[in-house]
Amino acid sequence: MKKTDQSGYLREDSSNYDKDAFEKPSVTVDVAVCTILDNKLHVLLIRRPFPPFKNYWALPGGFVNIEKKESLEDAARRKLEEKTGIENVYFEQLKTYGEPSRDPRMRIITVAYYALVPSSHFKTVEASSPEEPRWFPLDCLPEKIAFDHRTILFDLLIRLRGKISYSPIVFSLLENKFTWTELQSAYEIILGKKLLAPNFRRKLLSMYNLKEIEEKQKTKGRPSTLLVFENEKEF
Amino acid sequence: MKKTDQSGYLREDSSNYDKDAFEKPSVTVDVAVCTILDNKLHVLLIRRPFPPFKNYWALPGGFVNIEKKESLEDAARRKLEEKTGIENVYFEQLKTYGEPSRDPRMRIITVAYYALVPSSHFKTVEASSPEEPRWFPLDCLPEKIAFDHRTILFDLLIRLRGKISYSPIVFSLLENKFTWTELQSAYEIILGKKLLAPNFRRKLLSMYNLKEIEEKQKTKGRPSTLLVFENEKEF
DNA sequence: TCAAAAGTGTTTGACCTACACCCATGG
DNA sequence: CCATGGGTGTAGGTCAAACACTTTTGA
Repeated sequence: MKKTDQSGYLREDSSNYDKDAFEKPSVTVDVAVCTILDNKLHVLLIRRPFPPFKNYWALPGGFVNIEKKESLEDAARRKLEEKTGIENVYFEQLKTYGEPSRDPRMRIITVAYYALVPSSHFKTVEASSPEEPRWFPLDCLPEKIAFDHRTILFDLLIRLRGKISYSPIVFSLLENKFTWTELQSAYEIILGKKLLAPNFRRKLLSMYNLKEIEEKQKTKGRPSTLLVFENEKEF
Repeated sequence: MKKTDQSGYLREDSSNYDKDAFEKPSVTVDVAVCTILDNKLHVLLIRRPFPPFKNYWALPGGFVNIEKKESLEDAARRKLEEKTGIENVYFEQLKTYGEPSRDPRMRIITVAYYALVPSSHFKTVEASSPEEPRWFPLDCLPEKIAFDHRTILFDLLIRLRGKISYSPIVFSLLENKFTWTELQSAYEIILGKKLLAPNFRRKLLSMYNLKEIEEKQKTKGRPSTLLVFENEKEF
């Protein structure tokens, strides 16, 4: 441990900074990928093959590559791609978790991200790796969850519930073309309550540009018209 | 650089983890303290005495003390106290900034926090240190701002504007006792627009428990009744 | 008695809620 | 022709915007 001046600045009488004046933590990124399956919001977890928390379920994640000057979000996207093959999806920073005791090995600070994907994006995810990536319903997580990842998932749900009311994140969970029912169902799943169709439609039409396309989708009853999300409405 | 297995996990055939398997970034915390002065939202900046960004204005902050197992929020609170003497205030994590180029010296990831204080809390802040801590209006920041701190302050304003509508953060900016006018003014300052008093009062009464106390406050015209924020309303 | 700021009441209209109803298809 | 799910119209209530108004003080 080298000396620093009392204000906590790195010394710089010479123009060389002392990169090791302070002990450093490790920094990881963790990614909570969400999708809708069976009318539930699911999140992808992997089974940890090593201690600590061996055989516990955890968010996919890993160390940021400092040598390659990788940005935090790039690291998160890379980790997701490496572990699940999922790419090019909605991505946003959630929060940073840095309690000293969160990892028993050493001080690790993790920057949590979340991603939203339509459920068509990942046919090949399952069983492709020794870590057995698996989708779990957010309201029915396994008992054994590693680190503080349960807290992260809790915070995620809060974030999604808040954000859905003013931001077009739902469309990241849906295919390009979708029906009113699918759209409404996505809202209901995230908010955890039933909505009334007519009111729901009026509200969404007033918020976003939703274009009806000619194509129809067959169902048991009357076929539903397909919609496309064009862009956010100006105001 | 030691070897890791291909999945990016630390090797752990032995039960000793290799703490230096990955190069680590430095981790700092930065704090944006806000208060209301002269009917404007102000933020506290200090003048950097050393390069990089010598003489530029920056958020108070510094390295997290890893040896002492300091949590991120504790570090942020400590830094604020060290540099400004401000303690025991509303505190919340804002976002983490980790672009590889944000600090020219080396890779530094910073976890930004914000704090809200009533303007009575800091008589002694100014000029008490070589760093000349000074309050700047958020809408009129100095030209020379260090690092990506302008971005942080931008994100902060977005956060405050969003959060004020569903959370009682305003009360952290006010004294224990305050007038309707002060309360409304705080909203107007953060939202950047005028509000109508009758509607504003009805709205806040429906959201929070505001108790009128006997005491009055003198002004030029009719004296105003003082209020106390009791707690959030159940529902 | 007037200016200045605090505080109240009331109308209007937008928007949300709830529900009843109609439409298109498969069996 | 009936069951099923898609889709629409409308009456009623709630709440926020806007504005006019009253009250209380100091000068």
